[in-house]
Amino acid sequence: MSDFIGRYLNKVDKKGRVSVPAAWRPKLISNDFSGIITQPSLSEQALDAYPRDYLDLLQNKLDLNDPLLEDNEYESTVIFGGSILSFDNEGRVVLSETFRSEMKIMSEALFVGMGRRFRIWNPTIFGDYLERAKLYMDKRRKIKS
Amino acid sequence: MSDFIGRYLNKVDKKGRVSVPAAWRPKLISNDFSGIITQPSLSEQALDAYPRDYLDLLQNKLDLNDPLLEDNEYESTVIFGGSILSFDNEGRVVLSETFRSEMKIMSEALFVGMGRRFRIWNPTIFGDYLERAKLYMDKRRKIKS
DNA sequence: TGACGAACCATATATTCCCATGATAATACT
DNA sequence: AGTATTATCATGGGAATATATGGTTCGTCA
Repeated sequence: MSDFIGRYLNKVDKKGRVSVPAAWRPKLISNDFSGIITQPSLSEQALDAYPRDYLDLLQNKLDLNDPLLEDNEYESTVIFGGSILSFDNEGRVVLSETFRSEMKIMSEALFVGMGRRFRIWNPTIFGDYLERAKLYMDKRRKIKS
Repeated sequence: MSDFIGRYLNKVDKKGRVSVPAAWRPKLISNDFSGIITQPSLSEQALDAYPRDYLDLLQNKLDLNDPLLEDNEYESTVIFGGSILSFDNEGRVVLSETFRSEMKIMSEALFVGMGRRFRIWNPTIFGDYLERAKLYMDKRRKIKS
């Protein structure tokens, strides 16, 4: 059901390699592809990441919005700036120089589960985001009650 | 209905391991996962904990919304970006160093039932909380009458 | 041939598994 | 009822395993 849960802080080596949390790997491995799809988040300074399957979900949503969006190619979604990162034998992916500088991910990368997908953050930037998220949740909780 | 009732004071060993009360374990065991989901409480210096099933409930709710919606991001992050602790063969979980220092949970952990979920406290901090709660209830009772 | 990425290998560390103990509670038996 | 036996739990420690991480080699292609 919810595949990506939890938070994992891993190191990025000088080649840009970083281990994807072992607990998540099985959900990212299939016959035709083992790895992740990433693209810069639309709203935050972080990398959105998900399994290939998730693209189907997105595609369906997009189709509902605009039935004329005919080209049901995975690539059409990925084209928005995403990349396909495949695992090496140890379950790592390499984050491109572009991604790393854009997301300020230097020596450490924080993997944060979001249920059906996850994000990769600079740990400090995530800290700020979490503060905001908590405030939001707390405010909403109080309004509801 | 009310799965988690009562209070249990257990020891935390030097590896950070602590027994989850045996009476609660059956409610935390399912086919695909045995353990608990935890996250720092939004309001108290304690760990909120609940069964994995609870997440599925939330996921269903989230799925009704647009995955690209910003509200969803905050929620997903707070809910799924906590941590996932699985039982060892003896029914223990390990509390990370981060959690323990943040919640001041050193040698002892107090499990407090809250119905559908429970909390893990430093016993002393819980004592204070209980005092405050009692005062609050008492004051409210007097105002009403 | 040199730059680059991919595959391969090595290893410290963290995590999980497994077994042992003592304590307490539940049960059985005479 | 009183005592012996068994079962359940919390707890501790060590061994075995998995994982994260860093480095080296190999191949490919410009």
